[in-house]
Amino acid sequence: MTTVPDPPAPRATYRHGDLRRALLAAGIELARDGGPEAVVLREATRRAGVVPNAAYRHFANRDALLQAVRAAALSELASAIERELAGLRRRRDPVQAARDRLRAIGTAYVHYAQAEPGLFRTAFSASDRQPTDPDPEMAGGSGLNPFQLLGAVLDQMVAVGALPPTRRPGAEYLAWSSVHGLAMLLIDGPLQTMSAAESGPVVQALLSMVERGLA
Amino acid sequence: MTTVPDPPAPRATYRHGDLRRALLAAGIELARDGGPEAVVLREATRRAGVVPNAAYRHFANRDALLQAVRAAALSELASAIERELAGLRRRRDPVQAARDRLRAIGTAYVHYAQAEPGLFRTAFSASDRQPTDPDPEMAGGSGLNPFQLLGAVLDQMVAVGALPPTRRPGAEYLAWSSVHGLAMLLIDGPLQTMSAAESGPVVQALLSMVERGLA
DNA sequence: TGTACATCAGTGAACGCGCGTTCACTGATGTAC
DNA sequence: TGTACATCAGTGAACGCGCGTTCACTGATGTAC
Repeated sequence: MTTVPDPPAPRATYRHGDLRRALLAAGIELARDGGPEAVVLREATRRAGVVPNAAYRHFANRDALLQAVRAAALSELASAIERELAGLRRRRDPVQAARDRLRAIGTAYVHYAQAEPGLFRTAFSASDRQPTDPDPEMAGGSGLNPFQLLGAVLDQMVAVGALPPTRRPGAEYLAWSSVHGLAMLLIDGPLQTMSAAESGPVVQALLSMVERGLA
Repeated sequence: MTTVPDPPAPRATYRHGDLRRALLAAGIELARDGGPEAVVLREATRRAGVVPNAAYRHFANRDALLQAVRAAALSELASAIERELAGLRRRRDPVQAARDRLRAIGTAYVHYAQAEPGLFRTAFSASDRQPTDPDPEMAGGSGLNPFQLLGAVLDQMVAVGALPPTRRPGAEYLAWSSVHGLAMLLIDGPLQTMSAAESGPVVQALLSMVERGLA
């Protein structure tokens, strides 16, 4: 019983009008459902109600579309992190506040992976364009991408004394590794069957480990 | 300039004699060079010097071959870990010895990922069969798979007092997440360009973080 | 305000490719008598 | 020791599929005069 999506409403005009956007949106849906390999030019054009080669007016080739989808996924992740940071309640203690922020990043990261495994996998699929490149396409509302958000919080931790300056260099890779690895185990690995609720304590335990281990 | 592999030496006999083995070996080479997606039935039969459908005498379908390759990759990783453990020098202090063993697992894990990224990715590609299943096909010489080796060492750490018993439950997931995440960043992610030599200090820093964070 | 024309987004048709898988077969092996 | 025969590993041919990409085109738009 496979779901056959509705054919797109037939266009009234010869020109589509917003094909690039429509192709990107279709590409994002494909990635959402099936990860990077599912981002297929022909299917994207089908969903946009357009002939296959029409895509070439807007993307150089399949890979260009995939890169655009990747950037959109990273941007979405950045926004999710920013939302989590914005929702943090105020703290007197600046050290505690900085730690909260680090935890918020980790929590949002794992939650995004669980909520959108296909997009998450697409965001971090192998590519020349690294998710650490300061590319505005990959950024959230703040203009920072996920990696830059992490770096900024680690800098704040140093500033308030929550992280010894000697431990700062490379710290983003240590923190990121841990959280990224857990996300992978949860979405593709042996922790696959855990719901977001069940995995909560594991995520928090991991973040505690990172917190203790970095300091 | 693509490399065209030599055609296999023509067979003298009608029967291949060892086709299952040959297909598995070809599958492993394909995974080594291109990861899980590169494990293609037709190419495996080509390399074995046999007609495509001959594979169906030995594997139910493409996925069955892929699972066999996965198991072989996990087994190879287990063996690499066992070798690293066996090479450890003796220690007076049992706590230090246990910590050494944990580090050895992490080091071997990351080194394997860097030395054999295609096989590593295949070993941990999404699948129903989990790499934590106690399947002898995935085990090294000791009969334990990589995950079981990690669990055993964590048990030893508890036994000698290097890890509080209260921190033991789920500890494999925390340690594994960190190391697995770093491996991913190194082979597909932004740390791609680091050589094994350059990444050494990062790996050790991560393992120190885990050590401090778990204790 | 009206018309010619350049622009270029989308069409139609086709290409070559490689894949997994199924079918009816053939040839070598080894076992039963 | 010799022969009939069952077994089953590998063959040959074909299927349908979906993909990315190229080509020459057509039709709507908007701009210059």
